[in-house]
Amino acid sequence: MRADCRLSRMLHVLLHMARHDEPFTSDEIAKMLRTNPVVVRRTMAGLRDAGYVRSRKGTGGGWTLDCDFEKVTLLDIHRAVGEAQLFAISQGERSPDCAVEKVVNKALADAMKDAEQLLLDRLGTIALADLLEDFDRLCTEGGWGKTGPAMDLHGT
Amino acid sequence: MRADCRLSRMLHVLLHMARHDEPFTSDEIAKMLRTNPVVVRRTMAGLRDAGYVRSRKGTGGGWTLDCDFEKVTLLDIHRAVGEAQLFAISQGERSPDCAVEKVVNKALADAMKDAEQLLLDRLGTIALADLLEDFDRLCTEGGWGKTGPAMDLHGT
DNA sequence: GCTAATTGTAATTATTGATGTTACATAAAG
DNA sequence: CTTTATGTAACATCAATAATTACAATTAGC
Repeated sequence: MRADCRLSRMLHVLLHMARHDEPFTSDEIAKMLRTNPVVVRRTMAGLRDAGYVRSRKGTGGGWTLDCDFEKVTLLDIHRAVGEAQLFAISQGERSPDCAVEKVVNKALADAMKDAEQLLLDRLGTIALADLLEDFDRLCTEGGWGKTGPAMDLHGT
Repeated sequence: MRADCRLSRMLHVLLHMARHDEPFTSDEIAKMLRTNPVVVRRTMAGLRDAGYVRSRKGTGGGWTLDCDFEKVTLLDIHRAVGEAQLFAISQGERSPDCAVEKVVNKALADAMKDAEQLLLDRLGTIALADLLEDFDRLCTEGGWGKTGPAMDLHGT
């Protein structure tokens, strides 16, 4: 399959929304993400169902935030967009008859399970507020350290 | 893309080869893996290029092992079959103009890098000989613990 | 109420990379 | 020279996301 960029895209949108008081329309968000407004609605529907954003139809409508950035983690967003399959490699058949396959499956499954757990744990420790803090620092100080000049806040 | 099962399949084949003195033809291997002999040749070409197996044409030909099972790890095989992309989720654009995207990319890339490293390290610590040992134990003792009866050695 | 602005969603097509298949060339055995 | 194999190019299939098209349903404002 193509690489899944829903998590990445949604984080992008959420951070922009946090620094923008008016609702964003799906068209505006689509331009930010260089995609299509229907893709935006489809993906953000997950966030809405999870209660992280609201949408309103009609003139002046669009998408607004409805969550506490300190409480919502990247893992929450990952789950809200559909909890995509993380790995691109397969563990083989689910119920192998072959003893060799059982051994191989177990070794791969064990290794992948640990890596997956690490990644999910990691996503679970990063709150949206942490990213926002990084963003603000990047804009005011010009880098995570002192690497460069301040950059365009809403370039994309 | 579809899930990549090359590593899993090659481990399957290698273990079978280790308990079989004659060369295996691509057709025989294809039946084991329930796939096509061309797929087998294509995938095993990587193992041959890496020096883990040899192939011989003509009558009585086929594939034979040519490596030390104590020395070759799952990571080696992973690399030999093309070092497939491990994750199905994307980190966003490679050179984003947008500061938000930079922050998001960095957070995701860091988390994924650690998980990937863990998985690769893990694969690097498991030698083919370890799997073979598991296999032999599973066949003689009937399980990793004492779970069940011995099972068919070459069922698939 | 009418119109324009928006989201909601179904249906269809595009994309991407592995997998599967067909066809044929090449080499080795006997 | 025939048979058995691998080697490989070319093309079709598959699966999951992304992109697009089309249209229905709300909402604001006149």
